[in-house]
Amino acid sequence: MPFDQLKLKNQLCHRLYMASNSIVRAYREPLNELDITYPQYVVMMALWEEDEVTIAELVRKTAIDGGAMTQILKKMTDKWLLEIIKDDQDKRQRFVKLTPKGQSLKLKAVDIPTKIGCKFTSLDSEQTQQLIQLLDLVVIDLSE
Amino acid sequence: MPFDQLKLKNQLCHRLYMASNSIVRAYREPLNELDITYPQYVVMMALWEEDEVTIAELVRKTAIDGGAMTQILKKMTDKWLLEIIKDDQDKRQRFVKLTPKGQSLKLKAVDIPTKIGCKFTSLDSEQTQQLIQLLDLVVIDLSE
DNA sequence: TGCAAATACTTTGCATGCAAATTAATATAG
DNA sequence: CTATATTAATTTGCATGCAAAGTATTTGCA
Repeated sequence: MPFDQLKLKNQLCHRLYMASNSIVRAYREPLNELDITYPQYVVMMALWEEDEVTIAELVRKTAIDGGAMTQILKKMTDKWLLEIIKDDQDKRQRFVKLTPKGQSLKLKAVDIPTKIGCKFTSLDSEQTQQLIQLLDLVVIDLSE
Repeated sequence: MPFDQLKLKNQLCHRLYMASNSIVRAYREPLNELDITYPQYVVMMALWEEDEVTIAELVRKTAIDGGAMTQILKKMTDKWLLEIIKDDQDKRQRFVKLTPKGQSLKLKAVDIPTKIGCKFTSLDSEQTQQLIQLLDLVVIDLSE
């Protein structure tokens, strides 16, 4: 009997779909306490790592769609987490800068990776690293 | 130096986010030729495996949100891919049944897994199986 | 038997993800 | 120098993903 490639159980894409939805769902509750969504959290992490970057750089680092990024940054600006600064040199681009509120939110966020990590009872840290490496291969192969 | 858990590069969640978006994006072009979206493709695969199932069963198998499922099935009904059949025994539930058009669409879809598979140049089939197993662990751990 | 709890779906509101079109500004080739 | 290509962002339209509320039905238990 041939290996049925159209079976849902054999599909990497469906596993990724389920796993990605599962993990974003898992972040929802802790992120609700910070009053941000998952993509907004990704933006915050990028800015906590390096502040005052251009929107294009933020799009590159987070892999969030540019069109969505505009909307996300607008909502985050409304929440006073960051501000958009115009560049006099190149009037096309803008810089994103954390407000004090945005910077201090990191203190509340540091516990989140641990909270999520506690849910992984059957996946150890070595397997997690292996998983990350394999996912990197997926992204690389599909980006060409 | 402590391992910075808030760094984007160290986050499994962000890898899953990128990989999942990448792969759904990769399916977009071949699925455009079938005039269906990725979640609609997932529904089709479930029905090609087993037809005439309840909506609840379809939600369980595909892991698509119930609320979204209603909308998705409505769009697919409009495209004459399937029909919704009422149950006289239990008037709460409904069955989903492929139309001849929906059944025959499988012939056009069989090439898709191969097309996608060709994009994976650095990830071999053994690693793919390993990846699937690790993703299963993620889903299991997070579903409790 | 009667009524509260559970089920199966649907509806609504909000936040993306993504393609495509648009606008503004800068870079580059001729 | 100037027309054209490219780059940075925004806008728009469509399709989810998800929580929460709502509607029928059916179960199950006192």
